[in-house]
Amino acid sequence: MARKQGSHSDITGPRVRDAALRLIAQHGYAAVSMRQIAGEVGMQAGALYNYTPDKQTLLFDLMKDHMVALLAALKDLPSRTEALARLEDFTRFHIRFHVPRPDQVFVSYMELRNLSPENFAMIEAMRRRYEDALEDILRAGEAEGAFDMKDTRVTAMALIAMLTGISNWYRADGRLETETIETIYWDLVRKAVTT
Amino acid sequence: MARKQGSHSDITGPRVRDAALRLIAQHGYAAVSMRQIAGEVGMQAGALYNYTPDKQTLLFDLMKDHMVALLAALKDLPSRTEALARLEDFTRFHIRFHVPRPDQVFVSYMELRNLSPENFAMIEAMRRRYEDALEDILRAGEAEGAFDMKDTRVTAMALIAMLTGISNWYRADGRLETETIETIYWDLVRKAVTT
DNA sequence: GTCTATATACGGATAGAC
DNA sequence: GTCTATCCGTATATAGAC
Repeated sequence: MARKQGSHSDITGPRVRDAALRLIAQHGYAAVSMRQIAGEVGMQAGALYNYTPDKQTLLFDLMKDHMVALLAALKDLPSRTEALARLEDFTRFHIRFHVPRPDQVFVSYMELRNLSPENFAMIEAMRRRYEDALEDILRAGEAEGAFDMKDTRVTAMALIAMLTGISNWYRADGRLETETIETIYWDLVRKAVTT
Repeated sequence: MARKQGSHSDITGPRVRDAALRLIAQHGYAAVSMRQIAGEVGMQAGALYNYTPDKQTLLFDLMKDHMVALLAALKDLPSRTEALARLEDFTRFHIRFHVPRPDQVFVSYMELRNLSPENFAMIEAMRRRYEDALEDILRAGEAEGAFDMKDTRVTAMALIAMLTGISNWYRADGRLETETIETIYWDLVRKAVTT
């Protein structure tokens, strides 16, 4: 069901979201005005409301899209048998998914405070599903006898924080390739949890 | 040189900063107004300007005080000989310092974007000194042959992100004591970097 | 040192013309 | 679908009375 190529709403909607994502990542949701977003796209502020009912929904949609894409990509991971292999897949997947999306990571982890309570609950539930996926792998490894840690839930949170923290220092023009980063972090993760 | 106990500016200044810290941690710098801060303290907005020249300086002072206290406390750590012992001291220190200060951690890591360029550079330099302290320990451990990791600098960043991430899930009324958290994380850190 | 009042600017969101 | 114009609320910061 391809739409007409020339359709404006097909192209302007994404441009609005791209501009909003970039500006919010840089300055923060509360510090960015609808006028700024409109200016970035090259339109007037009033026209934005053809693409979002309000500013809050625009933020929510950005975060929701990120989490939906993350969970969908996670689902496509090959489900290997051994926990160690599954943990390596998860670790490399997390890095490969997040490193090319610094703005989404920034917004998704920094703007939770600015979501309405209902929207927050929805994002939080999706994040929880992601954390649980890692926790499942860790528990499987414990059951196998391959992993050993003091607290499985806390370890899952610790590993995700460590991996997501890459966005604190990573620069696309820096000295490290994504593949190298994967190797460094997988070494840390593996040693931290194995017996 | 003790000042008079009844002096107002000795007591109101800290109250302003406490209120600002709490509100900014909860809602974000850009979302909090000077009127809100004043209301929390029980004064009018104009009176705040007896305690800070402007809102930006108020934010900067909160972050600067946190970093100064962190570096001062770090300096007081006993300097043991073996790298493994020093790493354990650092790990437990980081947790013990940050866990009771969730608002400072939140503000210091989330509001960097809202600092003026000059203020940002000063905070960043202090943060860098803290990261370097950990990196020094890791290098010492490598020289000893006690530690082994793929990239020392990246590992320092990874460990700090993992430890600071405690603030993402820790609740004072939760199931875990600070001592237990230290044990869990020290186990992960030790295994991740030792040979 | 705190108040009230105010200068000045900008915010989100909407109405109606084209 | 986009524009201009505007409603109405709130922002930071300052001035001057007490």
